[in-house]
Amino acid sequence: MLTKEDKFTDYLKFKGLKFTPQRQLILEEVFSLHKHFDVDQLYEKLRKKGKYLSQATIYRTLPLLVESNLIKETLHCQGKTGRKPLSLAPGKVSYEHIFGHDHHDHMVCIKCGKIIEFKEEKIERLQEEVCQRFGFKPVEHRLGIRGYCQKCYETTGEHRLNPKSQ
Amino acid sequence: MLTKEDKFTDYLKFKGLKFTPQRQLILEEVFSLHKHFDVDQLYEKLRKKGKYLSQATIYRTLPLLVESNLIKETLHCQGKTGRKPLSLAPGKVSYEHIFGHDHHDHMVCIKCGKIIEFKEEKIERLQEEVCQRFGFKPVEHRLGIRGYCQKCYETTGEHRLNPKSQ
DNA sequence: CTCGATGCAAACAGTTTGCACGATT
DNA sequence: AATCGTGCAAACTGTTTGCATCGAG
Repeated sequence: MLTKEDKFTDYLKFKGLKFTPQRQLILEEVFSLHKHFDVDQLYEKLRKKGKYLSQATIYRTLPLLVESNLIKETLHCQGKTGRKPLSLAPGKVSYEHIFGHDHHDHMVCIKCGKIIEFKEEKIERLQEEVCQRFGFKPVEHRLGIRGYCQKCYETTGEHRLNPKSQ
Repeated sequence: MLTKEDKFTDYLKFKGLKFTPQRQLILEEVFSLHKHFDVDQLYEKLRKKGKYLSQATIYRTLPLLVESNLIKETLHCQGKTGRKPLSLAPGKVSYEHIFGHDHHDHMVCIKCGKIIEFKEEKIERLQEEVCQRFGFKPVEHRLGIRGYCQKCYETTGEHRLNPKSQ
């Protein structure tokens, strides 16, 4: 089994790019971070360790990690200050690493932000089936369910203001 | 059955807000636009009709339409210039109207941008089931499948560079 | 008459880019 | 030696906000 370093250097070699100390640092830091992170968290974490990379370098490196299939962008970004809870508007991109992790889908609590990861084989299979029906070749998929986790549902009346659409 | 105007004015009344000419214009324009649109397209379309609303007004109105359950934000935004096709990074928020439309999920072609809408009852039901298992109360969900439509799959070798993740 | 709404312009946040210098292959 | 990478700062883009004015209820 290839290590993440192998996967990364292989990709870089394939593209004729260089494996620099900065890229190595970013690679390692990404995998020492919680699963979901954004550029700023990565930058700060490195700074606190005394590693001063420029944000530009991080912005330029993350896409390489995505293309190496080591990380991917996620959807359930926080939203800027003042954004309504129902908004998906990111304002910033966030990432999660996938190397060594299984694919899964997400439930996100509108109230507290809690993320529940789950995987339902039957859903996965049905997706393949539907794609075939349309002659579509899937590369990846994302399923996100937004709603209220048990605790928030029980402790607030907020959901009454968000009637289930459709 | 309530018209979209009714739904909107009801919501505004409920919140103690006003139904202004600008808001009426935006409401109508939104529903005369293709299903998926962004702030800029809406702004331009209005301008071409000789209606000069400020962008600020549009930015302030669309969230009201979302809260009225007349429109919702979509995921498959275009991405800024230069963004890699696999990136989900929006850069801008886009919307689709939902009033009078059934819920559906999306397949988006990485190559040509084609959007296929579909609905698979079995997937919907399984989602409800999974939520129940976690004590989660869903408000809405989004399923997006990214890949290649039949035509693009056949006419390019690009997919070989995007090995299916996991 | 009273708030909320509008338009404008300035402010913002995240991201991208040009350029001169430095480092990897 | 030839590229490619880096850091910095400036540029950009989409979105938000403060403020004076306007207008719906």
